[in-house]
Amino acid sequence: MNFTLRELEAFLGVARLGNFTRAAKALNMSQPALTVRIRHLEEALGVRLLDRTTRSVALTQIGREFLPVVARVLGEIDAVAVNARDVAGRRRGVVTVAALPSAASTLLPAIIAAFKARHRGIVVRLRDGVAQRVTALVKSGEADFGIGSPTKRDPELRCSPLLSDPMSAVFPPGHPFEQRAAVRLEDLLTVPLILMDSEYSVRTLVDQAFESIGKGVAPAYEASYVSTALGLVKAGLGVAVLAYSAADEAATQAAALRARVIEHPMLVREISLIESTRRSLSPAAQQFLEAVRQGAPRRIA
Amino acid sequence: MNFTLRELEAFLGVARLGNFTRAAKALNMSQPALTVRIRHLEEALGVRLLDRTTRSVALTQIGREFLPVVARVLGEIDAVAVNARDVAGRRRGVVTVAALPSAASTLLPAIIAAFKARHRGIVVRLRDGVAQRVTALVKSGEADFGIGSPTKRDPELRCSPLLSDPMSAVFPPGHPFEQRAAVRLEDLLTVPLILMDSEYSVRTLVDQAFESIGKGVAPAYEASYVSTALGLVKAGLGVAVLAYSAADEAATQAAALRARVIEHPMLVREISLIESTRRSLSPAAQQFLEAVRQGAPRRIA
DNA sequence: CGATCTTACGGGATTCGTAAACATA
DNA sequence: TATGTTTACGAATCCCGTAAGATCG
Repeated sequence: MNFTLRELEAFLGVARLGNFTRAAKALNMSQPALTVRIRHLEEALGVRLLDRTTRSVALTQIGREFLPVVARVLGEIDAVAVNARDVAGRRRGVVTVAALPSAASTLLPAIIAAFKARHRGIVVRLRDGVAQRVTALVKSGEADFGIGSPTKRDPELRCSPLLSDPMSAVFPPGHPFEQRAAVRLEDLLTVPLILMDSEYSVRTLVDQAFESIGKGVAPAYEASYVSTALGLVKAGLGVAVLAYSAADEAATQAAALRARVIEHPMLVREISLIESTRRSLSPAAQQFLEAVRQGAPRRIA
Repeated sequence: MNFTLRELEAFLGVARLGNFTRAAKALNMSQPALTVRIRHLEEALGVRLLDRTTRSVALTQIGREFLPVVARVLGEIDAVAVNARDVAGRRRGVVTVAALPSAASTLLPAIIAAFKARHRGIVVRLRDGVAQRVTALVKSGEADFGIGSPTKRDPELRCSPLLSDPMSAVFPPGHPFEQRAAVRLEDLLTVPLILMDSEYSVRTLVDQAFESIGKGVAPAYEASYVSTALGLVKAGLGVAVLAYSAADEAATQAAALRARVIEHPMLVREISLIESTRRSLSPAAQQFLEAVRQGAPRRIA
């Protein structure tokens, strides 16, 4: 295959315009250069494609056979190129993002909605999972990037801080905590505690915080689902400690509950953007990642 | 579309072999040159197609989309090139030849049969017609070349002598002409003549020959079909003057008639190969034309 | 340290455009 | 003679291969 796409284009041009001179103009080149180009194609193929006379140019029998094939192939290649430009120009693409359930349910919906409105051709797919699953999805390539817990020194992953998600205390209306702007860790020792079970990474933060002040954790209840914890709070059985974004406004308001941030340096969940160091981001993914960076507040609540 | 087929091939090679070094070997080029080639393709498309690490090369999401398209397009182009080489190598093709009925019925069948045996991939199509129609078919391009009467100075046609087809006298067995090896023009004045009508170009030859010796033509019968003329001869109504190849052996033998060549310089029908000066011959047509040249005797009878 | 990709650079091939020659109606 | 193609040739560009550099496991 010793010929070029430009030569095929030249053949197509001459065949369609029926004339070297006009085709040369259409191809933005001099007419002698076009002659040479066509000749090279004919030599490469070993067949004469055009019959030249001074008055007109006609396709040979073989040229007639090739014309539709060449036209179709060039059309396909052009479609590929246009496609590529769309992808490069972020007019088209698919982005798959893996996110923690809290981010997936509270932070991302608004960002995705705004992004889709601005980028009609880009499809955003969302996969949620706990921290470990997020990193796995990014490493395997199933997700373009992730929103999860920063990992320490995995060479395959590059983490950058996205936001800080503080723990919050959730309680029913009329509870004494409602008078305060914020709750301190020590305050939690005075009330029955409703905590998530140890499957949740946030539970680890709570345990470690209590440990740092020399107190053991004695939850009145352990919940496996946020909705359960909120139900217990609503029944007046205690105060729940949840990531703020997990006990987001919608949930607390729907359950007619109140939430206050717990002010303690260890009771903050750091959430990171997680990218693969092995793969590069598609233009669409770059664009969406930037939208996430812009759309996420530094700190929730 | 500012990239080349070689670049697409390079992408395909790297994608399939998963490695620049191996792909470079497969493509018969140095590895740095391959790097540059791929980079140029990526820049032309505006998208990154491959993710390089020191240990391996992986397709990006876009690269995965493009791979099957590129593979298919290159396959089609390769098929085009192979096709062209087949045509150039005369392994495939279609030849259409226009011929006078006499040539079509006597000379060509054997030539075509031998040619098709040697060139299985080449299809020979035959169109017959009177001299004027043969030239028209060649001029219009419906036939690749023709076998007919030479035309004087039609700039669109180039004629080259193929064979000489003498006039012959056809008579029933036992006729006095049977004793002779040949018949002279003057002998024809002594018998009732059966001639073809003036639609036939051979009739012109007969008329002109008689005119040259100062005699008018007085046919006893005029026929519009050769079979009619032969029927008249068989009935003993006269001597027919026909082109030898028109009154070929098969016809005369089937009708149990005898034929003798008429020896006269004007009573020879020249049959030419007729090519267009406007179009070039396809390789298959060249091959078949050569077969006709080789297969035709200089002179019939 | 070894395998692999990228950058740098000089030399050679390709290809272009201008100008002139050639062909045909 | 007018229109259109081919040939000739100097110049610019492109592209390759070698050698050296950089990166990662």
